[in-house]
Amino acid sequence: MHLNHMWNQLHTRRWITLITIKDVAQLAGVSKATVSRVLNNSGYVNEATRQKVEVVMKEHQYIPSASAVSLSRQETSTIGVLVPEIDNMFYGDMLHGITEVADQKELSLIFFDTQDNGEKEARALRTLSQQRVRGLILAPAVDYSNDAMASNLRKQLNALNIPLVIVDRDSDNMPWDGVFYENYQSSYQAAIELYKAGNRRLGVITGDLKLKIGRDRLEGFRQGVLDCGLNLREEDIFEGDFLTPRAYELSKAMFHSGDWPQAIYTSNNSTSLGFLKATHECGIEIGRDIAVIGNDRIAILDMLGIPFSCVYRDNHEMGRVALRMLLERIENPDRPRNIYMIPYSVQLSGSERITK
Amino acid sequence: MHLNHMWNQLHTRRWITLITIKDVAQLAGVSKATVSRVLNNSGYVNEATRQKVEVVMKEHQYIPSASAVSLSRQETSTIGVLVPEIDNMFYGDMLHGITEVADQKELSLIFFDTQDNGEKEARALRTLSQQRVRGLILAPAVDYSNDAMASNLRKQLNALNIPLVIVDRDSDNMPWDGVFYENYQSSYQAAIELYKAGNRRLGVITGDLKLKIGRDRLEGFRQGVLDCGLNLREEDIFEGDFLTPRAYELSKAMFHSGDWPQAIYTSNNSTSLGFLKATHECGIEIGRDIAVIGNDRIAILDMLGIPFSCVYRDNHEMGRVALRMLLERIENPDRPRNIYMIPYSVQLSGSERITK
DNA sequence: TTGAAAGCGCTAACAT
DNA sequence: ATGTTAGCGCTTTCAA
Repeated sequence: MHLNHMWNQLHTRRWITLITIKDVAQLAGVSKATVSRVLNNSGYVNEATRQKVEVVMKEHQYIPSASAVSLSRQETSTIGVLVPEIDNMFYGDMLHGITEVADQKELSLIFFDTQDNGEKEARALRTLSQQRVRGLILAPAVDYSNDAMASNLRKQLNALNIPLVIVDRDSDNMPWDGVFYENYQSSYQAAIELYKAGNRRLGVITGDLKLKIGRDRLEGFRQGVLDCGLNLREEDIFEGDFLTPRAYELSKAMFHSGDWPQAIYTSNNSTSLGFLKATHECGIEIGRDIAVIGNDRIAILDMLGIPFSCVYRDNHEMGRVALRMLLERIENPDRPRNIYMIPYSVQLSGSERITK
Repeated sequence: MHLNHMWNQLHTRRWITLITIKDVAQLAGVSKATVSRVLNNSGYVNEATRQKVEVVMKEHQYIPSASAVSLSRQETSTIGVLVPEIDNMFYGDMLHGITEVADQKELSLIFFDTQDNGEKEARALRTLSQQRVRGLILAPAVDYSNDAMASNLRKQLNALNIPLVIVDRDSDNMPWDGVFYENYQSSYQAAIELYKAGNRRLGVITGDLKLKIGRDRLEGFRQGVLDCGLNLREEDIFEGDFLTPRAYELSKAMFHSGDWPQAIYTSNNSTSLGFLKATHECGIEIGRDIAVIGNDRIAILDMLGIPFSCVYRDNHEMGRVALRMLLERIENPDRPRNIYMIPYSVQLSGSERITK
């Protein structure tokens, strides 16, 4: 039997024959059940026996097979994580937060980058389902904003019937737990801060308004402006898409037009970058020619000592909360839907003020 | 039997009873073997039978269990990935590259963030071994530079006996495949570029010299300087650690001293940031008071239109190459050790030049 | 072209 | 305190 193993190994060159529970049992002169008991610290086992078994395990470097355990126990200890683009800092931070609690709970993560693509997302979900993950953390792909896609996704998630928490991108009609950011409130606050800094004509470069997150940020800001007793002119609303190139074009056009708001709210980090690039290129000086407050912190600007005011959230925390929430859902599948709103912080560093 | 399943589900509230191959077989009126055949497109199966089975699978949303398949086939289709800190852009980019080819090869990734901590790394490796991953991509934790740690790691990796490729951080006495960056050559080139730009007194903020990667970059630069007929003064070598705070302190001290090189080579992106922050804070103007060329591209500076010259590598490519190399190793375990050096590129944008 | 049966490595009653 | 046994869901000979 063992020889047979060895032969296979040599023959297929694929198999590093690891020692199995059966081998350990034989070597220690006990039954598999006993080995299993010491392995899992379950049931009764004589101290002497335990020692014996443990010695054998150490000596032969016994490493139990996760597949076998899962199959037998009918449950894995892995969590699936899907993000749209891991090379975006935001998701890197979030993933970091997730790994922190995964590590402490001894969970493994199966990771997918959906590349903002609904089909890859669907495939990934299928795979995750085969893996029988215990739960799922999903930052939906962007075409989630498309109705048909959203409905497909909803169907698929329903069919999967796996404990799930959605992060970052909210949407209507999604019955699952979620961790989102205070988009409306933070944007509202951005308006207030700009007002308090003395600005009276406020404008905004929006995100993708097909996304709820984009609409929320616009509406929060708009309401903030209104509540300051000002009004947000239509021509001071620049409709962007959360991406740098468009924000850059919009800003450039704005500066070329020769007429622009005293202060601008940029809807996310990419938008802020596009805006900053344009100011740079057009010789516009922040604090003199225009004020700005962004959504999302851009750590690198802090590092460089470039003042940039913002409303922002703790991305690590978002990841941590998501996984904790998922674990609670797994513990208690019947509790009602749970939504956690990550609070926002405000960081003022001068760019929200104009001195002319 | 099925009823029994249902009962368990309700009772434990844990089990979403998925349909198994046995159920499919019964429903389709064939044997498990036949279902397996259509599932894997293996062996002979009558077209009519295939249809029948496929219909049942669709209708009942049959999803095979990966654990069962792995256990039976004695092999998984997952790859382990370990990085020291995923919220560092570099590793985010690399992971993205890895996911690209994983996706096209239908491989799943189990992901670990070792937090630059040798113990977490060791634990992760153990887990990965339980998961019986097909192979491993490892960007070693930094305390890898410590001899004892390195030796432990080497032992553990040896014991694991899993196909492996090391990325980013090279070290001596590691017999595994690796994907590294042309540290020496790129640093050499940095010196040349600074010379060509007219600078004659060159300096460097080094990385962690306990790391091979740190020493290589220093030595490459030093040789470049020598080959330009200049010499690198000891006082123009500032010993950093690849992290922003120290680079910042060193730069500040340098500027406060009132005497500094015409041009500086910063050994990685974090170092560059610390340096830039200091120039900013000390009122030093790049191009007038000092020139700089960095190792690593800082995408955000490009976006902002801030000129910053650098030698750099394609991080996505690093990830792609790593996984491809791993797959080759898995195919052919006996081929000799394979090392791939990611080439460097040069991007000049003016900061390497001084106009005084 | 299909089915029966053994086995993958482990767990969990149930016996003893 | 320990062993026996029957699975877990799938693959893969071997027969038919």
